[in-house]
Amino acid sequence: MLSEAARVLAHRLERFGTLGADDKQVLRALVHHSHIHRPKGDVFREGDRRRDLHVVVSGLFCRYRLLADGSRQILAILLPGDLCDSSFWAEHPYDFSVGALACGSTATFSRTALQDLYRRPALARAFSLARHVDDAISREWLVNMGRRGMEQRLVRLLSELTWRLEALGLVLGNTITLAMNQTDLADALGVTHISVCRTLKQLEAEGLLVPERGRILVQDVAALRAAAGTYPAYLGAQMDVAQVTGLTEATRRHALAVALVN
Amino acid sequence: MLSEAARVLAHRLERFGTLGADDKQVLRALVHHSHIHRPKGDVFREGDRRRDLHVVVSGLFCRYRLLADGSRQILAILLPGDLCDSSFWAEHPYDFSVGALACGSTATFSRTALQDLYRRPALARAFSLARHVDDAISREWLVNMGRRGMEQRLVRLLSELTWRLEALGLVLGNTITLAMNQTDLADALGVTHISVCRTLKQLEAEGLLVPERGRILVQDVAALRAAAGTYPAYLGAQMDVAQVTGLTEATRRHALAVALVN
DNA sequence: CGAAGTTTTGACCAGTGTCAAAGCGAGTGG
DNA sequence: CCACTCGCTTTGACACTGGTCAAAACTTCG
Repeated sequence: MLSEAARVLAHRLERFGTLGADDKQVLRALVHHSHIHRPKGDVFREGDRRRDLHVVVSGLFCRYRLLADGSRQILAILLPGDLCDSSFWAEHPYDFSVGALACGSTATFSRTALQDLYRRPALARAFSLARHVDDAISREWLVNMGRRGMEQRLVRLLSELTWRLEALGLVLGNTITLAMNQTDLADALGVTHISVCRTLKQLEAEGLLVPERGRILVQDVAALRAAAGTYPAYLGAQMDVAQVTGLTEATRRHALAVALVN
Repeated sequence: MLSEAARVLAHRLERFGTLGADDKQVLRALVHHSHIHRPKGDVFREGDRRRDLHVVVSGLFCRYRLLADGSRQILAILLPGDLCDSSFWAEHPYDFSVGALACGSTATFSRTALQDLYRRPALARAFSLARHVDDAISREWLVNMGRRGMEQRLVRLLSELTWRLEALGLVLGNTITLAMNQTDLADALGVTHISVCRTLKQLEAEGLLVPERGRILVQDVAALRAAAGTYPAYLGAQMDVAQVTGLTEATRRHALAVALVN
């Protein structure tokens, strides 16, 4: 399990530059624990002290903030290999929470040990670039929420996820199942679940997807992406689809089973 | 001028940990050029190749994206000391533009040289923490756009700016002038300038501010902050108001004149 | 004085939010 | 195996925020 975590993280980082065998070895040595999370379970909460670094190993997680009135804003969707928090050096308590959207597992790495890793150029660079992609996605979300109507917002979010999942090797052919319910989508898009429902129906009528209980079926990924318009260049390096290998077949199947079909 | 740039950057970074005299010396050695920008002038544009690293020295800038339909979404407001782009290692073209909202100046630092700086722990840590604050602000914006109504959005944005300006020593007493016009505010908040106008009038009626041509007068900063509700803990380390010194008096007056009154 | 950019107003409209209730599926305990 | 419960989805009526369009009022600057 622990080596699995190191492998997922290493695979993710290798998107951004080759790591030496020693780099990977170091990562492997830093894994502490592994945790299983059920939907709605939290990895950590806003206000918690920053301790170890959490990495998503399998499943679907999100960064989110809860407001005084009880509403929730999802700040980012996290897929296997993503860091729950990319601020290595921050000492302050978290200003957001991370929770599971679907069943999944995370692993912890020693934060202080990882800070030392900054002496290793390849790792420092890889972590920094991973963070860069994170930032770019966040910028895209900001644009989405600020300037696009419901349909485009939804389509673009889903399209983004298909690209990111494909980069992980989790898209088989032209079809995909996303294990998100309408409430989660709503909280990610800054709208109500009612609105998501209406728009989903509309997209279903357009033949772009099929909403099901707790998930979205996309039978024609290419069509969905086309509806989103532009190619998501903001995913930058991540989209080096050539590099898609890297997860073992077992890992892939596990991820598919746990994260998506769930 | 160039040493001015290094000083502003160093001052900003020192918020996040002490820099050695040698660290500062290194920064000073890396400044390339200085540029003056008029309102609406761009520092760089989406699609441009990433070359040197730009730092805001004085004035008010913003990161933004232009959409196909001509609308603009402002992604971040940049104040003196802020990096136009915090992705040191990214090689890809920019996925956003940076432009001036008010007259101001920027300086460029050698990107490759700065990358080498990562060997210096104090600098690496400081840059990383500066980025962390950047990210936290961006999260706050996401929450704002997703979950808050017009009045709160506007109040919180303005309140955030007062805090950030105070950390730079640019708030004299309890009064402040923000050199942003209604269109810029609208593009930052993801609404129309009409809506901003209406809300501004409302806030004026509540005695929180006075809209003027091209700027917002806040006579009672404390009241505005109170209206925003919570203390902006998300600004984290930046809000160490004790450390507010650091800019020379001349620099401060310059910044006040150029950035704010403009 | 004229031109350009910004702010202001008003009328009207559309998209979302709100509220309430019903429908459906999956899982649970009897 | 069935009845029940819980959580998620769907629908409809209605309210309301904020968007759209058009035009006028200012300011500033040349």
